Amino acid sequence: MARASVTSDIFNAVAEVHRREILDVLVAGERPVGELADVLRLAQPQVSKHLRVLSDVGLVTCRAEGRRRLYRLEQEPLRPLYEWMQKYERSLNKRLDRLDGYLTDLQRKEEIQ
Amino acid sequence: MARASVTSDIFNAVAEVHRREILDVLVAGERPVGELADVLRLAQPQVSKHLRVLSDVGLVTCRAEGRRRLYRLEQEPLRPLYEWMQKYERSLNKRLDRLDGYLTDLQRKEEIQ
DNA sequence: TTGACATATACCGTTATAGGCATATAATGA
DNA sequence: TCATTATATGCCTATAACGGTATATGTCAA
Repeated sequence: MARASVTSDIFNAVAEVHRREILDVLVAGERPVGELADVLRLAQPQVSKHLRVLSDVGLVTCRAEGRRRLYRLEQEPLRPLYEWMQKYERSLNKRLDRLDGYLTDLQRKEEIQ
Repeated sequence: MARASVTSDIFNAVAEVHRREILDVLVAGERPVGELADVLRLAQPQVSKHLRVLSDVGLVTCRAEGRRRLYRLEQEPLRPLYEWMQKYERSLNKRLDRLDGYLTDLQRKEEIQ
């Protein structure tokens, strides 16, 4: 067998560099296939295929506009990945660190009083 | 060509279910190979191979203890994945957004005084 | 209707795995 | 030293999936 889980889950969908690059472009707003191909210097069929994978996991949706198809990022499917990471992010997350520091300060002040 | 990027980057290392499961166990503390195999119901060679992949990207380290090898989680290599996700997480964690705004307000008030 | 443009799909060859199984390596204890 | 335990590695097979190229589908404009 190849890999147990296939591109049809978010983790694998996002594991591919070009697909991440596509998402990175789409984060700025919707784009037609051709423009993605230009920007990322990929052949159009390759882009279409990657978009298919991303679409299968719900990470992108598209609407037709004339002969073009505008693809749009959908963040929600990233949630499982995000939540999985939460277990590990403690030392990585500056926001939480900031909160942590704030709470520590509060405690210290209370102890002094 | 197969995939552009190989297991030797964090995104791919983490794309495999069993490897994520291994990390999920190790987050509680270091474990010997055999125990991982038991808990995850995997054959020992398979576990060793997954550990190799995880080790190659720095996600685990190990120390020998007698004939056993205790594997330990290293979170730092997750940073690229974490940072990549930051671009997309806004809508995923509204609570943190709210908290962030609150803390910013607090700081501003303190600066004013 | 025809031709140009935009995108999706199909087919092909190549390659990187993942799992299964056997075996090598290494440490311990009798 | 030898048997046992713990782990790593090597070999094999099957398969997923990437890129490349050709082609199908679909839309618009003249």
